Amino acid sequence: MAGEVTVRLPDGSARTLPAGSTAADLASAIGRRLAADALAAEVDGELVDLRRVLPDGATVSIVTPASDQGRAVLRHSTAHVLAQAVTALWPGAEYAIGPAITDGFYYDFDLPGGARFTDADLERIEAEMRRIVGEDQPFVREELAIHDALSMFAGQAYKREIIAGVAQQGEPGFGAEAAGDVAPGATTVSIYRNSDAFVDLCLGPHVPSTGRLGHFKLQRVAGAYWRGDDKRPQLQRVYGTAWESAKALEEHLHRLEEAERRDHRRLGADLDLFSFPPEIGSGLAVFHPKGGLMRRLMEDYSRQRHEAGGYEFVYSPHITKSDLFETSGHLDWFADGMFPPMELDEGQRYYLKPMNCPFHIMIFKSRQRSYRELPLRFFEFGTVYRYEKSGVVHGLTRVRGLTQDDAHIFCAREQMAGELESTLTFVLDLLRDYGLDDFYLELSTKPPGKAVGTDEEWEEATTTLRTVAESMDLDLVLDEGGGAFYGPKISVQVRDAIGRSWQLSTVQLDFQLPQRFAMEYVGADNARHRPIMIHRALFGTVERFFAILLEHYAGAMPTWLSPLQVVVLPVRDDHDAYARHVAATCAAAGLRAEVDPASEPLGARIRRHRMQKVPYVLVVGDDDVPAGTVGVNRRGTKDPDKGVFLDVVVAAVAAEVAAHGLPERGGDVAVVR
RNA sequence: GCCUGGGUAGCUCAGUGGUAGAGCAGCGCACUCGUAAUGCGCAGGUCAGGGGUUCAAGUCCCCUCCCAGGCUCCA
Repeated sequence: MAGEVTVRLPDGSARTLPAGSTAADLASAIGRRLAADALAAEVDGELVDLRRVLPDGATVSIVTPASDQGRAVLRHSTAHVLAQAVTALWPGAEYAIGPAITDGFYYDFDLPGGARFTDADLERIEAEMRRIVGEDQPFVREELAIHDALSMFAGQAYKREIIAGVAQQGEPGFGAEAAGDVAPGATTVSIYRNSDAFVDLCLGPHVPSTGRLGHFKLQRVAGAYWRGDDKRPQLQRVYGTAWESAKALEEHLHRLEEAERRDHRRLGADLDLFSFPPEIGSGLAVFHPKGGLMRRLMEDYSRQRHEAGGYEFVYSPHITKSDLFETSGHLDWFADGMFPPMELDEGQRYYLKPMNCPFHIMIFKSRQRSYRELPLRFFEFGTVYRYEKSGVVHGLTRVRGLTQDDAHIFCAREQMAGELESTLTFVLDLLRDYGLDDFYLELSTKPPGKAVGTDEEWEEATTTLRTVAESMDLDLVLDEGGGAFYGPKISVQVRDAIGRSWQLSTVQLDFQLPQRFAMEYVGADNARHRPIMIHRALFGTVERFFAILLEHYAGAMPTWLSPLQVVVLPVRDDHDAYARHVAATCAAAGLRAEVDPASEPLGARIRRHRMQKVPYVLVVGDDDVPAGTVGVNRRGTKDPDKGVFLDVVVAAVAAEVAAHGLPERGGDVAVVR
């Protein structure tokens, strides 16, 4: 009907407004609070400004701050304010792009005269931003013809490049779908103006005015290459975070602190677990006795499970002649990630191995194989070396020397789906035993231009993996083009105690290496067949898994993985003999226990062992010696449990260890700072 | 590799041109104590390494090494 438009709301209801009404009008019509809260709107799946006129029949929802979309809008608007502040403080600064990202935003700049931001500049910029927010400047959208836009951004090379890209092909993310009213091969672009001082090329949407912003904080500066390309100019990137309320901002900053407190590098030093002596080299860790013990416990349990799961244990050397990696294709595809070769007398080149697979293939090929043997599952904690670029090494999670809990399954094609399924089940079960239980799966497909093998092979492998992944009853996300050069993979992503996700296990399907190495087995038909190969690592790498567990538990490892499980504290010297008896009783039950004698006050000793996150601290004094009891301080509890019979405590702890129990996962967080 | 910020005692850090400091940890002695730091003392540093400026350098300049964050979120 002329003169009116009818729109549909998220709850299914419809509302009729005068023609020409905007999203803001709709919000007002729904309610005063919504009108005050509204930041933007979603019209037929497209995010738009509140000032957008609503078309008849549209499905509309109002975007408010405390939503993912709302936060994205206000972060992006805050990025604009950042750019406005920087251009005010550095006249002539060029600004490139400034998107919203997870938890925040950034903007990339090219400052006049090659100037660089310093940390101190962040404060000045932030002050200027707060001034702009205080002026409550409206964000005003305009459409410009391409040639007008090019002249408007005459001094802005990066903006001009973006506009030129739009003009050429209607860049993805621009043009038709995003601007809504612009056809593909667009001839116009949109800009946003706030005050006369600042205008930016932008799709929008934006908050109505800068006064709607304010709960933000600039965090750091960093270099970032234009378009992520290290052959192009490096820009100065400013990162910040922005939220819908002071409370949300504060909570986010607190989460960052919490993550820092859990940083495995810090815990590794505090708990004396491992270190990275610069004398050894970047990305090369040493494990100290306590860390070594934890690592051995992790590995031993894994070995036990693998043995029960039908894996056979193999060993292979750390270096090999180049031939092996020429055949495998690694030297063609992975040479950048490998340490340079060692040249021997006869001109023979030896490489440190970056992967274990070719060695396991050699074991397969050491004699003729029969179909009766398949599937063959070879397992090894294989230490490999990868030349990570100096800027990317990070604690134990990105290192240059690493140990994979690596196995290769060789099977007949018809066994493939079944093996994949049992492997995935095995993976998830094992990870749960370490206390991780929040998973999702990711399917990585053929990397364009960086893969070997035919499309048909990739198609078959990918379909098989997808089918198996879908049967797992977990969320599955697609990682287009993320596969290895020899095959697609499923990776298991795990969310830790503070909600971060980590890529752990990978299961890769491989038709290529069996072919390159001319692997075969004799089938029941007495003919030769090519086996399928499945690569899989559950921890990913032992070092990285160690770091993830450490952060997941904030250093308070479950008792079965704690290097020291029980410390016994005699109140006075004359309780020593009984304390030793208590420790010996624990040891006899298979627990790792120590006595810390009374050369220091009790309070000091309690404090030290609590900070070292020992699961059980037992105190014995005058009351305990005659009664055969102990005072039990369980990690994560505030008050001791006094006068508990020794055999009761020992039995309980031993049972907890046997069950891999998790009494209070990370529960002492609030107590120890 | 590149950008920004760092490197001072085992650890955390103070010290911006004029005699290298603190707390914790370590060692010694005393204290013998019932639930998150007992007291006193001692030792510990070519201020990352090298070069330069200066009467004088931890401090200013240059080079190298190492560490952290970022360079993957694309108007």
